[in-house]
Amino acid sequence: MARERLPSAEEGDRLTSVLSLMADPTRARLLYALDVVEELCVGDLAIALSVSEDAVSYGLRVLRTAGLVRRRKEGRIVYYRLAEGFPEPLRQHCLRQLIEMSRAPIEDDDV
Amino acid sequence: MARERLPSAEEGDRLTSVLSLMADPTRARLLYALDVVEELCVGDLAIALSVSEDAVSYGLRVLRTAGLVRRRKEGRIVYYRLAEGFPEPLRQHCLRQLIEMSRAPIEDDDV
DNA sequence: GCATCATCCGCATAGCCGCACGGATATCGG
DNA sequence: CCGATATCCGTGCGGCTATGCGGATGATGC
Repeated sequence: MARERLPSAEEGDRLTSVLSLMADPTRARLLYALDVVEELCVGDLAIALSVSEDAVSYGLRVLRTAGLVRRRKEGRIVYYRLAEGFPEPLRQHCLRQLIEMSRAPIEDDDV
Repeated sequence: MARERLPSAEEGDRLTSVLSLMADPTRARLLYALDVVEELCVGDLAIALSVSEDAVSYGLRVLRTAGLVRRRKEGRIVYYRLAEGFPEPLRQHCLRQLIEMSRAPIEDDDV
């Protein structure tokens, strides 16, 4: 049955390409922030995440190239938000579930 | 409210560390195979995924170090399976949902 | 005991990636 | 028109990592 078919190398790459976008602290936090607040500009994101504006800009550039975020210019300020086509599974299951998980980690992982 | 709190850098790292384990084609396919078949040895995994045994061995070593898979020796053959403490969200939401997603990608992603 | 096999390990290498830096562009206030 | 501001872009570098290779280890069959 198809449900037991193993993913091909190509499917593995496709999965990986989207997951590796979240497998970076800056990008993951950027996406989560945009999931929560809906629309934010670069400067505010930099302050909110305590990251340099360059790092934020670079992270957003990568996400934009991948089509995961959209930008809207208003004067000299650029507002970012999640793209309309942002994959729902990624949003619900990775952004929210996994962020939740990373807050209550395995117990013997304490300080 | 806590639900709107943005993840700290540390939480971002924790999330990233587990996600980056899946953000590699070999490891993702290894995990999915073990999710489906339950227990497999290195050689069979190499054949099933069309990867060198060394690559499989390395991938499993990384996953084992992270505590995501367990091994059981029987003679000279080593069988691997997902660890008991394998995070359920990761299993359900990433392994299955995302593999499913990578099979039916966004339609304008043609050719 | 010896040849064989499955697997692991250490090491070296090559490729990728996130980020800082310097400069460019566009917009705003006056 | 001018300086300040917000952001983008190209480039370069340091660090990480997946992988291949040679050798070691332990089990098996005879």
